[in-house]
Amino acid sequence: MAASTLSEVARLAGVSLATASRVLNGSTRKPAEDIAERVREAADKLGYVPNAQAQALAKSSSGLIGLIVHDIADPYFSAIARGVQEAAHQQNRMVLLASTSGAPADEKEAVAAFAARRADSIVIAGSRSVRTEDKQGNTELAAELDRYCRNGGHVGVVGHPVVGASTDEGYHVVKVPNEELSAGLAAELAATHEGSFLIVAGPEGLYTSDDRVRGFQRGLADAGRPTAEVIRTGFNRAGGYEAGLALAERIKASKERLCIFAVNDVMAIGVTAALRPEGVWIPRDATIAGFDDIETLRDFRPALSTVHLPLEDIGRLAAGDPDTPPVSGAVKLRRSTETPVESQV
Amino acid sequence: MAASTLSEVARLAGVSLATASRVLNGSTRKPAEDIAERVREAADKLGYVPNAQAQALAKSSSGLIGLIVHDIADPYFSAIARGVQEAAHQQNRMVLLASTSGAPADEKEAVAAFAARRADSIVIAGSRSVRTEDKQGNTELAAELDRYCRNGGHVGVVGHPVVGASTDEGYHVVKVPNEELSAGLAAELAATHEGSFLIVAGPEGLYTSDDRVRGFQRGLADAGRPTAEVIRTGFNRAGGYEAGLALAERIKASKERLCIFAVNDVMAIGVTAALRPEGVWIPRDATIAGFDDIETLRDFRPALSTVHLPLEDIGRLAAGDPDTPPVSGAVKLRRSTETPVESQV
DNA sequence: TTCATATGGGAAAGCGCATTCCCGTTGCAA
DNA sequence: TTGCAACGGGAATGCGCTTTCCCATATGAA
Repeated sequence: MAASTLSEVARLAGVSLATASRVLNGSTRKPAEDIAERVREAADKLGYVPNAQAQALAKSSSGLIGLIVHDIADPYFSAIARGVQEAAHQQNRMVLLASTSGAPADEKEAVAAFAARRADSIVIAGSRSVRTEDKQGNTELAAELDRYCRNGGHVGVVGHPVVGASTDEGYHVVKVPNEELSAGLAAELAATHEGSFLIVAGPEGLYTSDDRVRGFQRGLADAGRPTAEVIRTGFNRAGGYEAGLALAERIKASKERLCIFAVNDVMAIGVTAALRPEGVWIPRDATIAGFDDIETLRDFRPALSTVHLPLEDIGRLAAGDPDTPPVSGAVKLRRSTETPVESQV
Repeated sequence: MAASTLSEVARLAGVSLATASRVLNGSTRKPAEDIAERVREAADKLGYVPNAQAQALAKSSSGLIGLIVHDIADPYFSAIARGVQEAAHQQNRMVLLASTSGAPADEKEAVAAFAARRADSIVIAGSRSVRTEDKQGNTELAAELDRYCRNGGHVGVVGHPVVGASTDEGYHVVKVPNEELSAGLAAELAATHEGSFLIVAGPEGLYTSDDRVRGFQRGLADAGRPTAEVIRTGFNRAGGYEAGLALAERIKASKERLCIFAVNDVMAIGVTAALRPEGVWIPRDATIAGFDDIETLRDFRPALSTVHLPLEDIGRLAAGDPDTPPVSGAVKLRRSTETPVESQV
C-alpha cells in the first residue's frame, strides 16, 4: 500500500509540507486561496490520499470505533451494528468489527486489538456472562477494559456492565430494561392465559437471559400465578429448536394449553419450528412469546408476540450518539399468544 | 488515547528500543531468552499495548480489511459479513465496516476512507448498478478503486465487476452464477407449474436483479414457456410488499394460479406479507419463489422455494480466503411452490 | 595467539503527517 | 517615517514503531 505522500504534493505545488498539510487536511490556519488552489491541484494530479495511520499517529486520535458482537450474522447484533454504524458515520468515524461468539477471552483479544488501533471508543454488545467457565476470561476482559479506559478510551456496553469492571471514567452502560419488560409481558399474558407458563431460557449465568427469566417470574407472581418451569438451553435458534423437540410430546400429552416464553425471538422461532412437524400448532395447542422483536422475523406466521427493543437506537446510544432517545421497549402481543376464542384454527 | 510506549518499556527493561521491539512485536531476530523475559515483564507491568497505527506506518501494512455493504442489518449482507469476518480473523486482520445504502457515490467515499487507512484489501458486496443516476458515482468509484489497486491494494467484488473499472492488478471478482441458477429455478418450476409466471424484480440497471430476471426468462424460454411479465420495484422487503399489494386484486380476479419469482428472498417475503391479509394464500392461490436462501427466513411458512447461495463462503472468497470452495448455488424447492395436488389447503 | 566469522545488542534513520516555533511581509496607527 | 501587530509560509520536531546498519563480543579455525 504505497501511495503518494503529502511531501510529494507539497513539492509539486512548490510549497512546504506544513502548508500542504494545512490546505488538505484541515487546520485552524487557512493558507491563501491561490496557494491552496495550487496545492489542491497538485494533490488531485497525484491522486493523493492522506494516510490516516500517520494522521492518527500525529494527532493521536484514530477516528475508529470498535464494535464487539457475538455474531454479526445474528439479526439481533446486525440491528445493533446498524445503529453503531450510523452513529459512527455521524461522528465521521469508521467502525471496526469483531465477532467473538460471546467468549470473554475472545472479547478481551478484541479489546486489546482495538486498543492497539487506538480506537476512540469501543462498543460491546452481547450478553454478559457469569458462568464459571468464563470467570477468568471476564477478569481479563475487565482488566483490559480498565486499562483502555484509563488510557482515555470510551466504552459503551449494551445491557449489563462487564463483570468485574471498576466503573471507571469513560465507561458507560446502555441499560436495557429486560427485567421490567419481561414482567410487563408476563402481566399481559397472564391477563388472558389461564394455564401454566414455561420459560425456555439460555444457559444460567447469561445476564440477559437471567434478567428476562427473573422479570417474567416476577410478573407472574404479581399476577398471582405460580412460578414457571424453566428449561435451560442454547441462547439461539438451535437451543430453541432443541427445547421444542423436548417439549413436543409433553404438550401433546397434556390437556392444557401451555404458554411458552422464549427469552429471545430466534429461540421462539426455533421452538416453533421444532413443534410444527410434531403437529403442535401455535397458538392452537400452545402459545409462545419471544423477546427483541427482530425485524426480519416480523413476517413470520403466526406473528410472534414479543417485546420490542429499539435495537438500532441501542447501538447508537452505545456508540455515544447524544441525540438518541433513551431505551424504551414495548410489549407486542400478536397472534402467537392469542386466546382460543379469537383464534380460528 | 495515550498509553505506555515501547520506549518506556525498553527503558524499564534496560534495553534498547530495537531489542524491545524485537521481543514484543515479532521479528526474524530473536534476542536472548533472559533479555526477552525482562522485556516481557516490563511490558506486562506497564500494560503495554503496541500502537498499531505506528506499526502500520512503520511497516506499511495495516492489517485492515475494508468491507462495503448496502446495509449491515440486511441478512444477505450480514451473512456475507460473517464470511469476511472469518476470513479476516484467519488472516489475523480486522474488518472495517462501511454501509452505503448502495449509492456508488457513498461507496467511493468508503473506498477513499479505506485507502486512507491503508486497508490491505477491500471487499465490495451489493449489486452493481448501471442506472443513469449512478453514472457519475460509478465513474468516480471506478477511478478510486483503480487508484487504490495501483497503489497495491486488493479488491474483491461480490457478483459483478464495478462498472467502468479497468480490470487491473489486484482486482478480483467473486462470480455469482445468478443467471444460471435463475434459469435452473425456472426450469424446475416450469416442470410442475402449468400457468403463467411473473417476476418481481428490482429496479432496472441493478445487475444482480437483471441477471436473475434474464436467467429466469431464459429458463422459461428453454422450457417452451412464454416470457414472464416483470414488475419493477424496490430491491428489498418494502419493494416486495408494494408489488404484493399491486398484485393482490389481480390474483384474486384471475382463475389461474400465478407463479411469482421474486428476485430475492426478502422481496418474496414482502410479496407474501402483502398478499396474506388480502386473502391470497401461498401456495393455494399463487406460488412464489425467492433467491438467496437467507438463513433467518428458513423457518418462514410456507417454506420459501429459493436458490441457495453460500453467502458466507462468498464473503470468505471475496476476502481472499484461499481454501474456500468456489461458489455453487442450488435450487431449493419448498412448500411455497408446491403444486395443488400435493398441497393441503 | 590471531584473524575470520557468527552472534546479538544498540544507534539512528525513516514511515507520513500535525504542529510548534520562527521569521519575513504587510497593514495600519502614531 | 517608524513601530508594532497581524498574517502567512517554512523549518524542524515528534507521534511510536520497524529495520537497517554498525559495533562489541564470543567462537572457531589456523
